[in-house]
Amino acid sequence: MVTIRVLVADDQEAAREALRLILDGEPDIDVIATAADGAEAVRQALWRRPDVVVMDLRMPGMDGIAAIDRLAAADSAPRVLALTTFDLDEYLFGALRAGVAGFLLKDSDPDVLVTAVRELHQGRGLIDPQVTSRLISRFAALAPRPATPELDLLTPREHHVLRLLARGLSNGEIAAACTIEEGTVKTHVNRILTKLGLRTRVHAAIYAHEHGLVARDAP
Amino acid sequence: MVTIRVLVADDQEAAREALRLILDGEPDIDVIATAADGAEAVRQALWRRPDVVVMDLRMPGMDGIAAIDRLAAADSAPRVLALTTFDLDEYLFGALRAGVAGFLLKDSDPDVLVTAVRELHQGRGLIDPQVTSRLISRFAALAPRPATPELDLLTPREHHVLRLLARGLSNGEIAAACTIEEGTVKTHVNRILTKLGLRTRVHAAIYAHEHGLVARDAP
DNA sequence: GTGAGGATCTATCGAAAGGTGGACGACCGG
DNA sequence: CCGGTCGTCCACCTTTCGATAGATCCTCAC
Repeated sequence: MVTIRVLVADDQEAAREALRLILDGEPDIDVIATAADGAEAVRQALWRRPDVVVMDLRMPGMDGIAAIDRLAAADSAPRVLALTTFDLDEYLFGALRAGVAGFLLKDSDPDVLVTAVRELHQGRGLIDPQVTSRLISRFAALAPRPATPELDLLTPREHHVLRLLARGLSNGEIAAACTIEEGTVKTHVNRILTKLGLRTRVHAAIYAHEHGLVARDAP
Repeated sequence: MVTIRVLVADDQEAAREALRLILDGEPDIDVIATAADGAEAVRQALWRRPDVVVMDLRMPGMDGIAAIDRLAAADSAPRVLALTTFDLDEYLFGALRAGVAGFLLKDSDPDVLVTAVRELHQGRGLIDPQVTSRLISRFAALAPRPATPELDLLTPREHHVLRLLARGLSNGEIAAACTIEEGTVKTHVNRILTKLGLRTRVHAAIYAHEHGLVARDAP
């Protein structure tokens, strides 16, 4: 059996000890260190190399989300389980964006916490059921629209032009990229607008982004 | 104790019966109907009004995702738990976009399934830990960037103009909306571009969208 | 008070973007 | 073979955009 090396970060001593007790009570989990703020958590994590970091999001000084950002930047970053008392969108989405692997509210059962640590160690993730619905609806609002019938009307050339346009290239730059004349690009753009029922290139750019035609840069 | 009324939709009879056995074995769960394809699932759901629909995503005819779309459009829509054998992004993200409340792979433990049904009935959600990591990283790529320092440089007027611009309005339309002259709008746009370090209004529109300044239409 | 700085507004001019018409070759069914 | 359709290309002309200079008003420190 492999022991899971865990770092616990929480600014309240009582919470820290409670977490340590719960986790150390498991035969396969070993709390190797604790931290009382974000900066210390980052230092400890980089030095002790835990498998999993259990991190309170609300801490003085560097808060949990900033700490997670730092950890994610490191190579061989540990998997982070975010813990919070307060069920705020800001915490949830901030933590997810920063790259946590799990998110639990502090009113969870101790055995849920233990399960979460094991799941994270296995490379899986866990989101508190209480916040999952909100995550899903936010995700649904953000996710690219499925391919629409209109998109199939575009010829390959027009598709290509649309992708370049959506990255902010001018007609001249698109022309250079395709080694054609600018006048030709204008025709393509015009046909794109007509086929998609749009009015300006700005609409086309937004359309392309909302349909996932343009890969977003890494955060 | 309230009994949870469940509809099971799966094209394979064996799977249907297995699910029924598992769920009906619970005292608080009552499988009130089954369906063998998406269309039937929608009919049954609209007629029998289950609390929870357990739906296989891969079915002949109308598939699960299309069925979920239909169900979500209905009022007092049931909570849908998506089930799938195949762990494909297409299924996962498609189902989430369509509005499921839970997503499980079919190799899950029966008691996980039962727990999921109960969670959904309580208004919560459940995502299979095996796919949670992928959901999080996709979400992180999609989520708006946090407010950057540059955004604070914009005056209220410029903010307003930026939001209108990002919705595809021309300078003239923005001018009309603000009851100012078009020439003025051009100045605002210019200062926006300068402050944000962008070159054209297309860049500004993309920037605004990526930073969540523009609310997206409902899917 | 007064002058500095910022926010808002306006006007002008060269540079892009957008609308239109048409040329050329590829492909397909008669 | 040939007329039709489609994709790609180019040039002309009008509208819109983007950069720049300057005007007005407000606030706040001195």
